Amino acid sequence: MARPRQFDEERVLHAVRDQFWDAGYAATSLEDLLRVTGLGKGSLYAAFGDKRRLFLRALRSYTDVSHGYLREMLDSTPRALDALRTFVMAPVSDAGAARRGCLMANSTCELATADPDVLTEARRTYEATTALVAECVVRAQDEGDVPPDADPIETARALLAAQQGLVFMGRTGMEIGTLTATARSLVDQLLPGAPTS
Amino acid sequence: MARPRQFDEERVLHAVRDQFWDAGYAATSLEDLLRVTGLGKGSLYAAFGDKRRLFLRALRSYTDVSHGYLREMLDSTPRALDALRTFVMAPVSDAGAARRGCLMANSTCELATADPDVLTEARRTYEATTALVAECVVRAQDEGDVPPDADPIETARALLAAQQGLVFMGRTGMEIGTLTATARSLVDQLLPGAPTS
DNA sequence: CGAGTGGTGGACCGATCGGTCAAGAATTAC
DNA sequence: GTAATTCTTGACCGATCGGTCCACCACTCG
Repeated sequence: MARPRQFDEERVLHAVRDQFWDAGYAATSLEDLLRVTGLGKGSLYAAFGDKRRLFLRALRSYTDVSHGYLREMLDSTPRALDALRTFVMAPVSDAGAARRGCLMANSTCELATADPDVLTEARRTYEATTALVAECVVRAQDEGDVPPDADPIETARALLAAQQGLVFMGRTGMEIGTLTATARSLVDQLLPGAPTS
Repeated sequence: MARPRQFDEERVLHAVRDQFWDAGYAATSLEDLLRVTGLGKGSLYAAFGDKRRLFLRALRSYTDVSHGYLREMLDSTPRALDALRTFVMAPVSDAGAARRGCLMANSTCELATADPDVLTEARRTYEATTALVAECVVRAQDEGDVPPDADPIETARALLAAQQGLVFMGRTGMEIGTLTATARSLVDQLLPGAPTS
């Protein structure tokens, strides 16, 4: 045993994630990372490896947390149809979040062709999300809110595509009201049925 | 008059666009641009200004050309409903194009928060596209293929969001068959009606 | 309390970044 | 043919890049 670390690993990952989220991977310099974490180069490199590894680590942390939130939301919403609607509408929750977009989506657009590990992480994430949503679709079918002949996986993929489309529209700076209306329109067509109580 | 240029401006812009498309803005170095264009630094700078200006120029060229293609497709398709379906399905036309995504979409994800000019270009482009598609929606209403009470602009925005969602899913490397199925699913729900003859 | 261990901070590195500039080559106008 | 003018080439610039390394320090353990 010797001198203990003077930083909290989670806090560092959180700061790093925000930096990459706001500026992107390539546009974030090592100096930026030192500034937002308050660490020295030696500490950062000893703890996380180089810039790319640190990025992948932050990205994984982000997707894990997001996955947890999604599962919790899907599971805790009484009516599955409402959960699915909330899922699609998520990118529209507030204007700030809408412009920021999704770290995984931003990273995919920036790096999917250049970094195989990012691409792998993207596929992993979206397959996991699809599975989670599909499970919820099945529940909605049991509850009589989604036609029983619909393929759950295919339905989940369509909902995910719609959601990602909204994420993207938000990133273009579309006004939040307009974005919300578009989201409602998509939800109404993809998930028809009695409105939320 | 004096020595004429030894390069074709359009060829250069084309090469530059492809480079930015494949690697992104930040990850493209000046050296990359010299390589793909075959020009020297002086020529490039004299003709187009710095890297950022050149990028914006290539981006504008890209959106103009895309807009032209879209208008032509929408106008030349006999049945408006088919044109709308083709519009949504466009990102799925082939696997290569699907992985490459859309230069404007990629650029928006990478730079929307950092470069106001890119954001402006994004809004301009998507508003123009919405207008074009909305016009086609009106035609589809005249032809009895879209409910007359639907708001054309709102319908166009929903279709655009769905299309951009598909663009993004393609960028994650989703297999082309799966992507096509998802696209069909979205089209069937957002644009119901008699199938294409 | 002294030795040993691991963390920290910053000096330092070569490479590469975007960008400038000047000298020479190619062309036109006269 | 010559002068004027534009384009081309590549040497060169300071800044910054990501990354390494080491002297110093704080802490634990015996």
